[in-house]
Amino acid sequence: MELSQRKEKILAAVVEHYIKTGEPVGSKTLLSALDITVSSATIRNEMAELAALGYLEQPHTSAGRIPTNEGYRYYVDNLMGVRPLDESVKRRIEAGISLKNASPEAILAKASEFLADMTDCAAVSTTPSGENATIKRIEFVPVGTRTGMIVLLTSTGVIKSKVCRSDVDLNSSMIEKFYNIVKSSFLGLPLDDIDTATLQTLVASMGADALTMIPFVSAVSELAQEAMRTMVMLGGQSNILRYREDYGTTAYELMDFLRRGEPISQLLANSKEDFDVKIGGENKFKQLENSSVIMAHYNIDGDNRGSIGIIGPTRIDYASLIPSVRYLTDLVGELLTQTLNED
Amino acid sequence: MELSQRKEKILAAVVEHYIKTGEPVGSKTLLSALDITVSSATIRNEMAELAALGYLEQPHTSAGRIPTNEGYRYYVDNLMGVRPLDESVKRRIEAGISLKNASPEAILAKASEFLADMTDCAAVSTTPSGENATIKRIEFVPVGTRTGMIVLLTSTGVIKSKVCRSDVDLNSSMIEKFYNIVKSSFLGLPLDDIDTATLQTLVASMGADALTMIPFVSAVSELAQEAMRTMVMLGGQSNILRYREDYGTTAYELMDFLRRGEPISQLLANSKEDFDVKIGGENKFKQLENSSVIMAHYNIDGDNRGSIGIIGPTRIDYASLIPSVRYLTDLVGELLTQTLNED
DNA sequence: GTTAGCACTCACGCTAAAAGAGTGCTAACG
DNA sequence: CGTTAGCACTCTTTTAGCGTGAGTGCTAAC
Repeated sequence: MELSQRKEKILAAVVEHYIKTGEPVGSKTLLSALDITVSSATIRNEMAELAALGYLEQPHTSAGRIPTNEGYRYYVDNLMGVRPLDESVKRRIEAGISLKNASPEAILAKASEFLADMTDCAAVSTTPSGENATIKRIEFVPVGTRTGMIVLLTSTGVIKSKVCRSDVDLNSSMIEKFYNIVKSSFLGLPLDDIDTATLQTLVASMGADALTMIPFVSAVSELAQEAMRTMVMLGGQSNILRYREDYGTTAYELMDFLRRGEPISQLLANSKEDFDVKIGGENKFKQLENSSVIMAHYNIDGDNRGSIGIIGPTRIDYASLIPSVRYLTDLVGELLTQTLNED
Repeated sequence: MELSQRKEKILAAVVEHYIKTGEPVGSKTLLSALDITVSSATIRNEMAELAALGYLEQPHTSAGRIPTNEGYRYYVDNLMGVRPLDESVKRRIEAGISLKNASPEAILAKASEFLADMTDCAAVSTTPSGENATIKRIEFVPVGTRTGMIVLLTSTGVIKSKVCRSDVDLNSSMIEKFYNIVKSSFLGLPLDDIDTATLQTLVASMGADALTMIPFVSAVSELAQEAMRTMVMLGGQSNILRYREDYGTTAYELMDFLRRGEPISQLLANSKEDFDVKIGGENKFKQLENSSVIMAHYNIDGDNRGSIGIIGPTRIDYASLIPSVRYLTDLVGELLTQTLNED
């Protein structure tokens, strides 16, 4: 649907004014905000048409207009000025997420926290997907007479460790056997190839050693599962209270939604574009029907590996937050790539 | 201050009714809730005296009474029936926190989450203090030509690991040197002995090797710091919205308070008793002035090592939640002790 | 197509009145 | 003297009424 230039100007002004104030905006207010030499009546006519087209709505008959989700969508797609990010903001973001010698998890946790503070929204991020990751290294460290620690390192730089317990006293031949199994069956293996089926054939092939090795082998498998699971890092839940009225009764549902990692990682993984904006009910989660999500995906070594996003009310400041989220996400990608390739 | 038996009955009834409904309770309501054969006028007289003593107050002249913080305090200390926990509740708690083969962190995170769900409050827990912990084991695992992973295990079962980078290519003699340093200077050392002063003397004593060893040694020190830092596990922030009206304007402050770990760990560490209840402003944090905290401390091998607590409105259901928190905390202590001693 | 003008709608704020809940006090009672 | 019935009193809450103002939609003229 194409709009006349004047309609676009008006729509943009309504959206921007409503984002700023949270109040319905009327024709006279627009008149002064707009550098257009028409009367308020004309604006009223235009607004009536915009309402008929579904871009604006009235809370009640004698109030100003507020944007519908479609209105926001049109604004984001066509009207929003994509001004480049201010240098000072860039600097601030760079400073905000710089962490030396940190694990991917720590970097992303920091990014969520920082993004939340910067945007006054709730922020989420997912750790790099383990989809294409392989097992880079497995180490066994004896700890007690029957316990040892298994450490697993993936090609994506994720470290997972676990204490595991043997049914019999440890001895050096067992450990040697374990390393043999590791070398022959685990090293270099994609994480998602380690399912129960593979494990069973592996255990079967071990013959007499199977009994003593099972705890170790299954520990490795658990670690692989853990390393593969994308974690969701959360920040700024308290910011939901900041826009409480905008969320209405869904505020609680929203908070509750945030604490469950699974749906969030679905939400973030759902879009394949470089970045994505979901306005109100555009995403399938009814807990988010009064919220908008701005998300971007970061790349590691050129591969799309995870996402960072913010969740705010539908009247979120798209124009200035979208570039920030994108910039920060790109930066995180670079940071992770760099951390990973520092051999 | 001793109260007559009848006053105590009335106070208890007011507290319990207000906890249940959140509405000020009047003399007639009490009459039916109480199995006392007196008139409402008598109750009014008693309530007036209780108000004069500071245990009750009126939101306004013609409303019923609500408990003051002192009222809650008297109730918790003297009136609250300490009925033993229901078997089914015990069962539920046991099921809720059972995790096999889990790290202390995971157990405590799960405990917070579960406790929050069970009590409809925000729940917090702290990981075992590293105060008396020593370094049990340090392992170096080469990963790349110049990077290696250092793994540290403490006597309290905490595992911390970190990838660290050398300035020169790794070789076996360096690794051997590192293990020598570890053996002579780190193993068995209390975590809190590892400060910058010790490190400097250590580095100084290394002579020519100092330059190449510094990254590793300082990585160990960072890991020790990390292992010593008590972490705060959070659960159920969304439950704050559940009692929003009770928190009043402090709801946001409360949420914001929760996300900072430091003050919470102070709050929890502050009490030396086995368990503790802080009502309203009894704790020093003004963000909690409309909240009550129920906390208990868990022991590992008989030592007080950490805490678990819930934070709710002052009209929290003390009688039924206190035993739950205590039971769960004891259980977590047992679980951690057991996990730790399973050599 | 634009604009001035005007009637109309509806939320909002204010006031007044009525309802309701609950108290405190007084006087009588056992 | 503690207890109780009765009642006046206080203060919140609810309801209704009414003007005000913001903002619209429509019509007729430009």
